[in-house]
Amino acid sequence: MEASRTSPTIADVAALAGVSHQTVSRVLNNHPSVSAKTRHKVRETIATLGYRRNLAARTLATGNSRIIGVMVTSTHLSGPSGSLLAIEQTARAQGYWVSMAGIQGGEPDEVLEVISHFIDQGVDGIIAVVQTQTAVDATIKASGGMPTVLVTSGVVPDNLPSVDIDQYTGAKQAMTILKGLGHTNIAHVSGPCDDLHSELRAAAWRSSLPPSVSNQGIIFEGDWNSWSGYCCTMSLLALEELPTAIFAGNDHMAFGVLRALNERGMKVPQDISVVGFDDIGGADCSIPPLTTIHQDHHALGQAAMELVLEAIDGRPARSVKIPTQLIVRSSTGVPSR
Amino acid sequence: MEASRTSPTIADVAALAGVSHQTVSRVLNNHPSVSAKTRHKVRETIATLGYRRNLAARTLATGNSRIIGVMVTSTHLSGPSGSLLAIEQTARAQGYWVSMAGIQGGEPDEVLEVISHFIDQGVDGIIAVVQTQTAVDATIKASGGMPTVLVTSGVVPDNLPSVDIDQYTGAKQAMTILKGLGHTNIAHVSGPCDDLHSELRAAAWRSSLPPSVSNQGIIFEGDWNSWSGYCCTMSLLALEELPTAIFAGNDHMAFGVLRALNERGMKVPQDISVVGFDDIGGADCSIPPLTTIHQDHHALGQAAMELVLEAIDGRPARSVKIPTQLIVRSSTGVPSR
DNA sequence: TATCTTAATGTTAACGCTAACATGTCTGAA
DNA sequence: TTCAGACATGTTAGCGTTAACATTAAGATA
Repeated sequence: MEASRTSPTIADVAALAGVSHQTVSRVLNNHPSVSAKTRHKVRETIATLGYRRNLAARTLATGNSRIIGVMVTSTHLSGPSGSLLAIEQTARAQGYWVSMAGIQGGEPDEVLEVISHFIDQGVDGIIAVVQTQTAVDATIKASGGMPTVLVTSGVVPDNLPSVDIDQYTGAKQAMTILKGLGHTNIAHVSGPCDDLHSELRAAAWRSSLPPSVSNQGIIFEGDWNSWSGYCCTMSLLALEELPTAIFAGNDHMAFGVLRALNERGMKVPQDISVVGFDDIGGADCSIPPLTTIHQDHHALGQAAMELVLEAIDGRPARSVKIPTQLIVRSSTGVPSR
Repeated sequence: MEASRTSPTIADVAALAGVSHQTVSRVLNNHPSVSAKTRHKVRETIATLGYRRNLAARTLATGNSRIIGVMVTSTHLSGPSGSLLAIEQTARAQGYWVSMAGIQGGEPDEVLEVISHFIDQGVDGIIAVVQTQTAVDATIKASGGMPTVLVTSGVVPDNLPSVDIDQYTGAKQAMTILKGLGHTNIAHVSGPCDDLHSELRAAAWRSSLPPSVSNQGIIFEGDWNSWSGYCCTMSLLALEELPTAIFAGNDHMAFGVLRALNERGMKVPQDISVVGFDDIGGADCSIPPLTTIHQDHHALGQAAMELVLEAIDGRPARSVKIPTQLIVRSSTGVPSR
């Protein structure tokens, strides 16, 4: 009873089933011209032998791997990591597998290393979730002719597919509800200034201010974390003329805003309204529950996969924007001043 | 100026450098017996040709891929996704790459599909981040002889390496601070009952109750989300005798607890103390800031990688527990009743 | 000088699969 | 009866790499 230590190959199956290895290959690939009888016998032999196809050999022979490389910058943030998970889920539902790499800053050499690896590995396509223009440019440079989708709000040449959640319109939604309630003096606690999402949200904020204040709108720069939202708000509350509403660049910072206001005895929304962005878990249970902008990561993942597959097929590049959804909770109300 | 469409191979490099392909391979693999001069010339040729090694071919020839397969269940939760990202970061720092797959429930057939794929792909090892015993068992069954590390608090045979953050001791820390403040009537808002972490946190809670109440400790089962924490608390507040403290199974649910208490006019920590678990972003800015148990995902990732590498080396299996850290904020205080 | 090392290189044969091109073997129409 | 065409199968030759086994040349040892 000699048991071979290496797993069975297509040849072992062929020998035992009494057919050629190519016939086994045909069964494996559902090639039509195999008789039902042979097909059945081969399938049976595969089962008894516990044969498993060697993907490296297949990739070498065919030149394609059914693997998508996904690069994500700033994985510690809820947005990028949500996108990654949504992309992976969609990919697998379509029979693709994901090779992933998360990098922190998105420096060109990090990007180059990751993208190069994906190419070496023989991925069929690449999806890059990137937050800075530097990372966008580095990705484009490194990816060469490989089908690549950029999940970004940065500047991407027309011949490359890209997709992102519509940050600008989302922020506009936030501003629209505040203005609809009667707010004119709306401060902004933004994310880091080199972050593309932060930039767009801030731009939407600025462009929504009434012309009278649009040049001196109050803005403080945070770092996406709660604590920075807290600190910015504390600084803001030291100003002479207080805003009647604060638009925070994301929900985490909005939490910091809420805490600071609470500590200073300001009631939300009676004294100041607060709006966030992201609709993260817990935003429905802040005190008070946070009005915010919901991002549909699932739709993003689907679109990104759709675009890579199109690129792999050689179809022309498209650019897609996923709409956001305004979630009104109780942190917004009419201004009292 | 004829440009070949396919990328250059080791043979192209060899031809241009005037050496054999094996010499090129030696240079690629830093084999010692290549003269400095030849090595240099080959390196130069590689650069001018833009040669990139084909990993599929290498994997086929060597039988190893320097890829680790990482399977994660319940990716929507902060814990598992944090672990995934930490593992990936550590893996890449050690020259490994990650093939990932997130599954929702951890049903045996999903697990089997993922693990089988990893094996087909030729990964060097597998790390499975799993939350239920069902998923643990399915992983063990599917992984066969492949070096596999289970990131779980479930029951794992001694001959398999496993690692997790120490849930039980962490929950004990939460209970210890509450008891130290004088609380005896401590309610628990738990996670889903089939979740291993939830189970351990609840067990630690129960075993920490004073003997007088240990049989009738108040427990409500949530689903890890804020809203469930809110609902459980609302039910809890309808009871005749209210607890003086609530230990929430995670921070998200703790947010719901805080909101419910706030809505009912209960002051935290004056009327009721609240403790969470996870130390997610924003826990420092809830109202009031949340006392919670911090999990060191980075250490977890490092340990998991260490264990797979040991398993790949054929060294004996170990089991590792990563300690948690108590973070005291202002949601806990002495009981007033 | 003859022989034995060793370093540097080359040659051949896998690794396990699929593509492309045979080779039969049936059918059915001329 | 013969031959075209379809179908089912087999054979051969890669895919790009590394492993294992030569080979060569130069220096060391006897």
